[in-house]
Amino acid sequence: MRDHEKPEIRKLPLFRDMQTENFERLMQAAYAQAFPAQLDLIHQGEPADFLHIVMEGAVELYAKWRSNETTMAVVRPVSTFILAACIKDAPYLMSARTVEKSRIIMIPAEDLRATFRIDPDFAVSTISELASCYRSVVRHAKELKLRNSRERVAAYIQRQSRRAGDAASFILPAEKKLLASYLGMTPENFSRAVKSLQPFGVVMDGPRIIITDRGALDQVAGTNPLIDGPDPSAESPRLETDGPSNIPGHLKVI
Amino acid sequence: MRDHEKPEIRKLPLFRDMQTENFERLMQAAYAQAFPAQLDLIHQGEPADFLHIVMEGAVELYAKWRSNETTMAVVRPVSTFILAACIKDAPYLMSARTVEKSRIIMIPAEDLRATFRIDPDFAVSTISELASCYRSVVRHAKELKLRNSRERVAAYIQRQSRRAGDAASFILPAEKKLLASYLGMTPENFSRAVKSLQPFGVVMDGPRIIITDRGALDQVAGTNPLIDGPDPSAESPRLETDGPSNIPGHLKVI
DNA sequence: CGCGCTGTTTGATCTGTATCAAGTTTGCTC
DNA sequence: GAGCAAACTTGATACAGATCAAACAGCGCG
Repeated sequence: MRDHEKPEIRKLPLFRDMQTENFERLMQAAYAQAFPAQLDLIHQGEPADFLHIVMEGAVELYAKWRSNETTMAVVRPVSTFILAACIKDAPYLMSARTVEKSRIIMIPAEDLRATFRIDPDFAVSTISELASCYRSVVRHAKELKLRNSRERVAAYIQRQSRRAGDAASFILPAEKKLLASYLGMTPENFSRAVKSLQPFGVVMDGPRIIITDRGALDQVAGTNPLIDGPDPSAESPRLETDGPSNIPGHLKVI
Repeated sequence: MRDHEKPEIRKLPLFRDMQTENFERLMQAAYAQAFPAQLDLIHQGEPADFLHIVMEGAVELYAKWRSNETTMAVVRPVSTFILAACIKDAPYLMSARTVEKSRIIMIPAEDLRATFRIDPDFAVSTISELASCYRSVVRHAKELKLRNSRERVAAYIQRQSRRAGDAASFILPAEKKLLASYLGMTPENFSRAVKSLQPFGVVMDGPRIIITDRGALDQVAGTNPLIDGPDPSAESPRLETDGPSNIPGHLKVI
């Protein structure tokens, strides 16, 4: 593990409050690895042996069933993923692959479970982390069930803009077909949905989104903090995934 | 609170392992209340002041957005709900109403948060509980994104049958329109979907489902424990909701 | 017991989204 | 910088599922 990495991990809400001694022991047991793009890291159904942390690059979490595949999240540095499977000592519910060249740190699930049993502060952090993750997925499920595809795209653009500090313009953080899959639609429909938002103040120029009329966008998106988050108490916006925890200022999930 | 209720709560995985002293203190702070059917208990967006436990009856968790409403879960005795919101001291993401006459016990969220800070065993139970809840919602989201409506119904019937001990016949645990909403479809389509499963060994007779050809049903449902659960480690099947934890043998969520 | 409400089923139609099929652009490799 | 593959866009068509409408069943209540 590189010198700068340990303090970066230590800053994550999940690891911030634990005993230094325990943190050091976890880091001792961990190991880092670099992966090329498009490499499978995890197959759903396998036993969860490691908590993963993305240090560089990006990782897609996806689920497969029969011939279908859907993106559940894209995790960016510095974030953990698949925390819940590690805790339950259960099979992964999702698969993971690198989107780009990535550096991943892996902490043995065994050590993780041992640690929150002896470190009450770490236990509390884990509780908080899991509760946040839970709420993120609930938001995702609500969105899928309550909004149509155009509304989902509008809300997504709004969230991204807010995350960029209410910027009127931002770059989409992943390939459009990935975003489309995450939002539960085909790439074709994603494209059409964005286009259909043009009368409502949204322009797309390649990978860039420009918001020319926030009021109109808000109208379509029907913004609701209960769906779109983030939780007021969270210090960084948090989205869908199995254990994202980010350093404020770092872009996180999709 | 009635005499028999405290031990029933104590048997829940969430409360089973904590210090007796702390459990007693929580119960002291709690209070019970009876509600008629169709009464709103919780509105999404309100601050989460209490962890709820259904002792009798049934509670629907649902989400609203604009004019749409969707059922997220039906919670049956003995189960907790909206744990995550309590932990984060954040607004409820879902609303709740009684489906039938119900008895509910409410534990102040404040006491809950204080307790897992001083009781490491309770903290561990809470972690386990939240991780299970998280995985349940992920399964729900996967199901919505990967399966079409007929497949969702087939998988649902399969789950219910398994929960009834692989029974060839069982009674649907809630109104069909409720199940339909939970499964992300209209009541009309739920009805049609079940009918379309007739060639695959599923017959519906009023509220009763009869499986005449399990092999054929398995074929359509494309059973996958990673979607359909339960986790092998869980002692009772667990489904979607914000904190269900059940006494084995009690029917739980939808 | 019959009335009326609510839930369920069935059929007809409509619509949002997927699929299929070209094009067009982008970006990477050599 | 040419050539190629992959991503993206656009249009045409197909289909799953929603909506609308109506008949029917079950159940609570007077």
